[in-house]
Amino acid sequence: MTARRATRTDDRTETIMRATLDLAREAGYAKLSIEAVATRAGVGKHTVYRRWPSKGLLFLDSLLSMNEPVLDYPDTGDVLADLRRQIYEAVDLLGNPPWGPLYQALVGEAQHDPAVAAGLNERFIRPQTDKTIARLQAAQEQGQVSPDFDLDLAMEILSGPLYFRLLITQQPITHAHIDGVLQALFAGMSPRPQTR
Amino acid sequence: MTARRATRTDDRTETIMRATLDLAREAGYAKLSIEAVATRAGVGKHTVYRRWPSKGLLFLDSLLSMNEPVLDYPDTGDVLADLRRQIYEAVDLLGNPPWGPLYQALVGEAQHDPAVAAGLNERFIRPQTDKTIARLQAAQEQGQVSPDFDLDLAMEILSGPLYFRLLITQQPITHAHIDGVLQALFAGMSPRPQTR
DNA sequence: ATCGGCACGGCACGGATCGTGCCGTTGAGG
DNA sequence: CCTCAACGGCACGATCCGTGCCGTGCCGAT
Repeated sequence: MTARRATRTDDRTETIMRATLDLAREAGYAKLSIEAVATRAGVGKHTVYRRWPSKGLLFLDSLLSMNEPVLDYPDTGDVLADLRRQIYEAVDLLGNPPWGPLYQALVGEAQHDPAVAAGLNERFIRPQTDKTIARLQAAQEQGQVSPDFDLDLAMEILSGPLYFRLLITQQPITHAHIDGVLQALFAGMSPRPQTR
Repeated sequence: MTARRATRTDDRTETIMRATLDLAREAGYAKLSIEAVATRAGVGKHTVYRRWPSKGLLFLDSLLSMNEPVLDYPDTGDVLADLRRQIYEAVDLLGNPPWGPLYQALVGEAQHDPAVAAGLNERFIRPQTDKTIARLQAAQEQGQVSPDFDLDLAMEILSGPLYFRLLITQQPITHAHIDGVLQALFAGMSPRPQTR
């Protein structure tokens, strides 16, 4: 045994975040408490509070740390195909178990804690939005998207319906649904109104 | 004095809901507690628990009771104008103070409490959705909407971007933004692709 | 006029969790 | 080998939960 305890130089930060996600998946975010996280991680409560000021930000960090390497947009020249592929992957990850319910809870927490809302926006939403808009802009310059179309609006029309399903109606988000959104959006975005 | 006390036949239910909304607006939903509501309403905690099983459902009832008379859709023959007018009113009410932040908190609570999510859907979202889809269907039959367009999807594309702003980016929802969504949606929905 | 039932307000309770303070220990760098 | 910051463990007051009990007052039925 090289390690009497699991710790040592070992960074507690990662241990705590892992315990957070484990507990959240087992009992749900609603029943998550910092006391339980500290106990599960085998650390004192101080060690948690020294790193995170609130349960929400701990949870935000924990979730993002597991999925930091967000996939970059491919650029095959076909915007619609690139968007579809990218959204498929994002939804498969964040719209379904095991991460779906946790991401849902995170957004819920953001409605109560402004710090979580700000962190979620700056560290996840905005970067994703920027990548999508960059890809759309490339398409716009290539004439695949109407030149005067507001790309921020396009981004919202792409994301909004998915979040609506995730947060409001809580219906599953299928690939067919994504296809429908893309089709509806592009039928209005195409510079040549005739789609077929 | 016809009433020695403010109460009597007077229903406590309304008093409690009013106290709930008052406290939520003063200190925010996050700091709302049933103890505080009971104290503020001048009733015992039992009187609250006898009526509502959880804070979330109390809050749901309180919010909906203040805005039950949801406006019906006009049908002037012009779908786009009718939709715009209806969405303007809904967003002016639920997307701005004083109700905006509270509605936002309600949706957040729905992410933690399945009973709130179910109640919100059945008592507010679904009725609104049904009305919108009925109006869209009338338009579809009159040829103002492409005959094969999925109206549920249309509803999601109308609502999604607004909820995305309310819940995720937390940007204000302006009339101009609503116009943009409507324009984008209809440019793809119109049977004749040429909009102008 | 009297009575019984029921919802009520007030109070108290055990339990959970919060965020903080105080111990004695431990391990890494000097 | 020594120092010191971070640590685990424990305890604390505070808040809120959901429930139990008590005495009161209003109501309809008798």
